Amino acid sequence: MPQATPWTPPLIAVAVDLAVFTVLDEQFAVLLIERGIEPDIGSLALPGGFLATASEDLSAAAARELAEETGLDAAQVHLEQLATYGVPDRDPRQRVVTVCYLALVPGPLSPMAGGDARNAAWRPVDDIEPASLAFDHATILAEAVERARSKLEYTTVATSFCGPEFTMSELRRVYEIVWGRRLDPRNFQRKILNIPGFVEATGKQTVRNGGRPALLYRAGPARLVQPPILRTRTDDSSPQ
Amino acid sequence: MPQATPWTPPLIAVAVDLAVFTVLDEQFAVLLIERGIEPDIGSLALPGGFLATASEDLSAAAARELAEETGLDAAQVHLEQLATYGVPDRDPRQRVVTVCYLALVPGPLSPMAGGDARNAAWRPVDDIEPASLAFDHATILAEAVERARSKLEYTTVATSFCGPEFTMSELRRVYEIVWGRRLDPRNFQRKILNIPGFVEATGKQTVRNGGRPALLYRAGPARLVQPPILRTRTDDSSPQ
DNA sequence: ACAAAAGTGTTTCCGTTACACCCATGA
DNA sequence: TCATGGGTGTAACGGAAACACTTTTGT
Repeated sequence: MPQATPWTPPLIAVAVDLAVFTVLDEQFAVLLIERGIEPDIGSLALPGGFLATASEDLSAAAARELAEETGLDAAQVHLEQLATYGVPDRDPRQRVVTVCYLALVPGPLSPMAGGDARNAAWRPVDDIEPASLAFDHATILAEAVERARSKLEYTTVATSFCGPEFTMSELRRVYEIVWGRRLDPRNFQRKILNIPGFVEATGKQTVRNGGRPALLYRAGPARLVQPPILRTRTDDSSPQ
Repeated sequence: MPQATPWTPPLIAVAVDLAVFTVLDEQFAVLLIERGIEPDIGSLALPGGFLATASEDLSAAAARELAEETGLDAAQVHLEQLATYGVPDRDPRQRVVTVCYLALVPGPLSPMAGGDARNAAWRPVDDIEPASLAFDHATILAEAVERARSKLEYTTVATSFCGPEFTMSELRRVYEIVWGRRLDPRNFQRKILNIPGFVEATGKQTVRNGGRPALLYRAGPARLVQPPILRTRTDDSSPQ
């Protein structure tokens, strides 16, 4: 809180960074840009930027950056604040405090539809060398990945990775790919359907080659899952 | 990320606010100050302040504020970042972005030992009128309370509310008071002791009036609890 | 001896897992 | 009719809840 003296608080550049995740091509991927300017030129980095004006809201800045990078409206995706990073020398040029946001976007819909889609690309999170990331973005990314994984346990955000309509298999693949664990299709289906409001039946079903058609669902109104869907750590085997 | 143009990012005042909780007098309480200056003079507010210098780290600022208010060293308490609040008009004087921290401090140890202990006081969280709080602190407090309650489920932070040595009853009272639910003493004890590293026996026991002496424990090295200790919602009854 | 608080053992219950089985479509 | 993927039913397992019972102190 301020003081009655002529002392004034230090003024600092505030940035917003994004950890945008998707499930693309059977992999859990994050959107990274290749830096074209110093410092850390050539390194990979999370997309982001400074507040556009002194009166821009933090969440508005995050939504703006998301739209610039992916072309997606914030209403279509899950966007939540992750954490704030402000170690004094994290940017060598000046003191920067960055508020990081976590975004989960649907898979095939958003390769790079945005306008300002410069050198951004999806990278599988398991293939990223921590040392190849600029600033403290390796730390941020690690925390974002863990946040996303744990959010699948106790919320319904997994539907954010799917399109507006999806099958149980598609939803289950999201869990399997993000967690890197195989799940029993039959138990998974029962568990999801027993959680009120997780999904709603559309009445429609898929038309596909081979196999019985699957019922199509859309995301329901529920946001929290209780009890959580635990990644029990006992059931292993490769996810693919 | 910055641009190569002469454009410079807006500079903003960055503050750190604290939600300091304790279990005092059989109640879950938070440290609030009564504002002595405008705006919102006379309202209650979370303790906090601007960064002292342009190079002060965020967590260092939080630890400094905590020491000023309670006299406690950050090493003795649980201190973690909660969230950042930056709605443009949350402070009518100027644009302020506040990084909020959650602190959990032991009960009888810290009434107001700090030096700069002006008009700060512990208030039971259930007795606080949201409208009596300044700025957006009602929102912040609500999120901090929920964070503290859920942290008890999947971490060992409850020991932060106890002194260096404590009995099972004392630890259980922490859960009961924070959650507002009664817990079975016998099942609770077994559950805690079955979690490796949650507590360690000291070998000592209490000397008290009436009743069998209780074994004394200290906090163990474990930080995460898996599976979580769920507040099942089915077991009700008043906490006192 | 009795009250009070601490700690142990045991039964019951319920959600999860594992898995056998049936269904619907295309080739 | 067979392969493929979708969906249902059920027995077995395991952790948690409920609770009877024993232990150790003070008065």
